[in-house]
Amino acid sequence: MLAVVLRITGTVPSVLLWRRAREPHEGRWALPGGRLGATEDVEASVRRHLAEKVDLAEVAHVEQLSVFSDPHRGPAPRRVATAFLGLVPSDADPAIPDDTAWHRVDALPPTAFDHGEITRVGLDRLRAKLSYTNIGFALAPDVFSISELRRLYAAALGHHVSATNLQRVLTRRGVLVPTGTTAAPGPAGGRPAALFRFSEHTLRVTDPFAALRPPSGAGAV
Amino acid sequence: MLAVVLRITGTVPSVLLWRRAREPHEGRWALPGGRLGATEDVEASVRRHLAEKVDLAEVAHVEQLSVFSDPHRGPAPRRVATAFLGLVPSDADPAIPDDTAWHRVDALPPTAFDHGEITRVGLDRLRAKLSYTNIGFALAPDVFSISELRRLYAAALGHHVSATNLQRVLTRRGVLVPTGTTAAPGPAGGRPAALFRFSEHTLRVTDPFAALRPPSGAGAV
DNA sequence: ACAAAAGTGTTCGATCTACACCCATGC
DNA sequence: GCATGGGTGTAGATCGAACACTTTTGT
Repeated sequence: MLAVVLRITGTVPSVLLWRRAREPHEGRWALPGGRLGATEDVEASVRRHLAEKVDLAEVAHVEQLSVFSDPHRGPAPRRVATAFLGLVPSDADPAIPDDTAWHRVDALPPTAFDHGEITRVGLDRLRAKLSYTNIGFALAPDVFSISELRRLYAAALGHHVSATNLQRVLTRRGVLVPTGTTAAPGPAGGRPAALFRFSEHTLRVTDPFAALRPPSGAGAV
Repeated sequence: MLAVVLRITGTVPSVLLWRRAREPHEGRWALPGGRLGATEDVEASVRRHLAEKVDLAEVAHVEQLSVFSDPHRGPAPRRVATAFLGLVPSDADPAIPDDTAWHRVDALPPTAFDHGEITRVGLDRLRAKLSYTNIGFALAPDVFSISELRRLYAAALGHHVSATNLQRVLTRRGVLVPTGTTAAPGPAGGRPAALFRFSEHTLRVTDPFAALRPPSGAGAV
């Protein structure tokens, strides 16, 4: 049970890591996690372990990534880890223990076991889902301006994102809802930004068919 | 370790199931699988167990689905299953043991544990990937006509698929390669069908960005 | 007035669906 | 010839990227 908890910090995503206090891999940074209990499923387990590092109320989305089971991924005894992706909105700044810190994904410290690779898988999943789901709700504050959302998408994706097109794409899909309110301009002036909200806070696929759509007169089987 | 092995039979996908000979759930149909060995990873394990039911050489693609770990998904002791999707081309008809049979997914018999639900997850994964990857290579014979491929896609997706558009979409993406040969017409006549091949036999995402493409002058991070 | 930030209008290209039409074969 | 199955041409719709231009604020 391991969790890749990501949060956009500045222009880059960061991942939550804690410093191992003992062997193996003493002093290296590791993903939060722990063993599966007898009366819980894997998602309940990862949430239980995560609660030791971060306020669970701040984790806006959790989903399963993949199982890592290479017999040589760590020293004996062999461990099978089910990895999860967790997302924390950029405005939340949960209290975390002393041994725990956020690390930019473009400058990871030496990590324990295969946790660097698992982090990469989590980041790839986030990037993919930004394109065809409403997963942005888990990165953004409850209310936000388009330029702020643009910053979050650009940081997560690692490339430039146009505010113009982002707004249009997400609006057309019914993902964004205007609140009717505006933000105060900064000290340098500028037009006040309209504020938006995500229409849903649970994951939904918004662009299901890249191609091979069913015919207009449909009817699923 | 469980495998949802699918194969297109006629106009519907079928899944490989075997009949349990003892309690619990004696007589019900179950997915092939078994326990994880100490010196193998999960994929090697599922392949090892699968080899008891079907010739592995006939399984054209294997990928991880998800972990099923509800403490009440079966009687005690609690079991955690990592489910896989396996695909067998439609022209292969591997020998299978007496206790094993293909079952149409639209008319599943009573299944053991949560195996019906797991089958549904596997089918959904196949359907999704048909749209944005070249995964069709694992359903089709090595060489095939467009109308044959159309039949396979329509069966897997559960809705009508146009041969015209299928050919154009897959050709544009560089997924299909013409062999230059043609098939003999049937007894009723008709123009001989051109035969095609998949350009690759490993999974590749062919339509990566539904939206939010990186800018033209790109550069990944 | 001017700079800064946000938002809108519009063009262009890519891509996919739909449908009419043309081609090759057997009887 | 004509029915049958296969293949191509093309128009229409949708969608998203790019970019110019307008709107609203602060100094």
